[in-house]
Amino acid sequence: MSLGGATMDERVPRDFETLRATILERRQNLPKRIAQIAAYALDNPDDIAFGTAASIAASAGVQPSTLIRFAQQLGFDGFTSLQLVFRERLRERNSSYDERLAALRAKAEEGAGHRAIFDGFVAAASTSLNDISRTLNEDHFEDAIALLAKAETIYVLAKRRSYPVASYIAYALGKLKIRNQLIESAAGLNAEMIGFASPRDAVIAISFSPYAPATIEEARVISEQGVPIVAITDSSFSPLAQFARVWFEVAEADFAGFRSLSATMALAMALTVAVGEKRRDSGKKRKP
Amino acid sequence: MSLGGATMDERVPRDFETLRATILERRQNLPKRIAQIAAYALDNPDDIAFGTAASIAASAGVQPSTLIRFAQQLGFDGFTSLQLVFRERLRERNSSYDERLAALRAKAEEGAGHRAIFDGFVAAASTSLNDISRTLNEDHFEDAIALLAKAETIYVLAKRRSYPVASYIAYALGKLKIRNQLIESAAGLNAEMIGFASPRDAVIAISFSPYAPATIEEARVISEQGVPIVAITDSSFSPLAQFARVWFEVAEADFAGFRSLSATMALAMALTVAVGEKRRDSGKKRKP
DNA sequence: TAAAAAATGAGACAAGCGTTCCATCTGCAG
DNA sequence: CTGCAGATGGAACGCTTGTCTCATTTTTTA
Repeated sequence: MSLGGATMDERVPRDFETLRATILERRQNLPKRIAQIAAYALDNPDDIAFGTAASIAASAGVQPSTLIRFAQQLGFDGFTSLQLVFRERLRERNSSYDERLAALRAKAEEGAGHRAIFDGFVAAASTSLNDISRTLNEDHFEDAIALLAKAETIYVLAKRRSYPVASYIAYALGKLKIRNQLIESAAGLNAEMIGFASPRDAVIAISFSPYAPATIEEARVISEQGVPIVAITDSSFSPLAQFARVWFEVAEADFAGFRSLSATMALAMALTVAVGEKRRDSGKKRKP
Repeated sequence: MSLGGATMDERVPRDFETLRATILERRQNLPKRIAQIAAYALDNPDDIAFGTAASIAASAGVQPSTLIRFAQQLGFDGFTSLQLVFRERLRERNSSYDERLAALRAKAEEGAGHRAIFDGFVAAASTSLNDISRTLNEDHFEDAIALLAKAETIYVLAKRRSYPVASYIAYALGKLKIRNQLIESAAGLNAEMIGFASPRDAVIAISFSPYAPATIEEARVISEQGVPIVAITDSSFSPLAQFARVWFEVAEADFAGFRSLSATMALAMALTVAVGEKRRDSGKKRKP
């Protein structure tokens, strides 16, 4: 007699995901009552973690002994061992979002290989999103939308690190059929392009420390022409802020010297789409 | 005598945070052994949730009966009731992040003003980051890094929606002093640029459904020249995948028709920085 | 359809549980 | 030092637990 299947313990699922996969895989071949528990277990993992064999069996509509057979079928030596997996899952997932993030960041900072680099960037992006979600000034946001919605042409101004955001804004504005002009650094025709802007237009300018001198200079010129500027930058002391009608302070976390763009991207997209929506609405109102 | 404090049950902490506050508040006035458990409970809440009175008492270095007196002192009628609070905490915190996200998304989708748009983009970005963090294939990641690290020139290929990512990669590679060539759509000289690529180079190609035909075509040509391609795309059925030596499947959530770029950005940055690091390391090894 | 095998239900049982009780210890006031 | 009240340790108790066993039902096979 003694212990049953002492040599098979290698195949016992130790973590919840493996267990879950195993159950799904075998689901077809399981006896009716056992399958009933299998379904219940995947649907109510918390109940399995906390309940007693009797209470779980009652909830699932079976006998306690069936529960044990279910566990044994999966390779565990009893219900208790199976339950441990469900509890471990809660322990791990328990860590709140912030704690998980801290773990990612810690792992990234102790520099364990390439995966750590990836984790670092994910953590930086998540942190930035979390921050902006908390700190976004809604009044500024509404002001910026109103300002951009009535512009004839929206000029998008950004260099270097911020340029990807600008290019996505330009892409999205184009998709929404909103006239826009991306001011690129390449061709050297920026001065002329800027010259076309009038007070009936508007500018989205993006720059983070260290501020690209060209962006600042162009923002200065264009604001002197009376064109309202919406600025996305990283501090209220930013040189961009002084030229801007509305500005957003976005604190992007960085990793390995590269700043995340996730918060800026989210803000930029929200601005763009909100402007598109506002235009559609006021278009309707004008011609009802 | 009968039951103690049958009329006081209104003051029993029902949620973990209240309980925690109560404990911290009374900490000074508690007897030694009870304070010992109080400290243990706040330090190891998971153990309280899952353990038995005996096991917890042993871990905390007290008698089981003390544990019960601790519970009663807080107004519970026994250890079991106290334990329920610790279990409830696990249940709630477990899903809090996903629920918060779902709430954000729900609010965004029922369209409550401009703030909802912003929340929607933040939620989409968070979801994408979460997904990629779980599903990234580490072997592919290492392969891609190895492949890119030994390339003479890294060509970066992306159009339209994916172009912002490409431009950030190019920016970062430049910062890291890694020779690279961004294949832009503007000038119409792409065919010639691509012609320069040799099997000693490598390509990072990014495209999501609907795949920009130009990107696919250029990827095809360049792969026929024997240049290895690392692809970032959204499905293993993507036309990009068939030309690629290594490919990543990135599931970006979208909002209002615009896909988040946060996961792709994080992956792109991680790749870039990891390649930079790998080059530094092997450079050291070559000339020690 | 009959026989064999598998699945199921229900009760029995020992182990371990939370709880209670009481003797002992500790710290303090008189 | 004595007396006392609260705090503590440890054993005992009743109950619930997970598990096992076995009779019964259902399904499969011949």
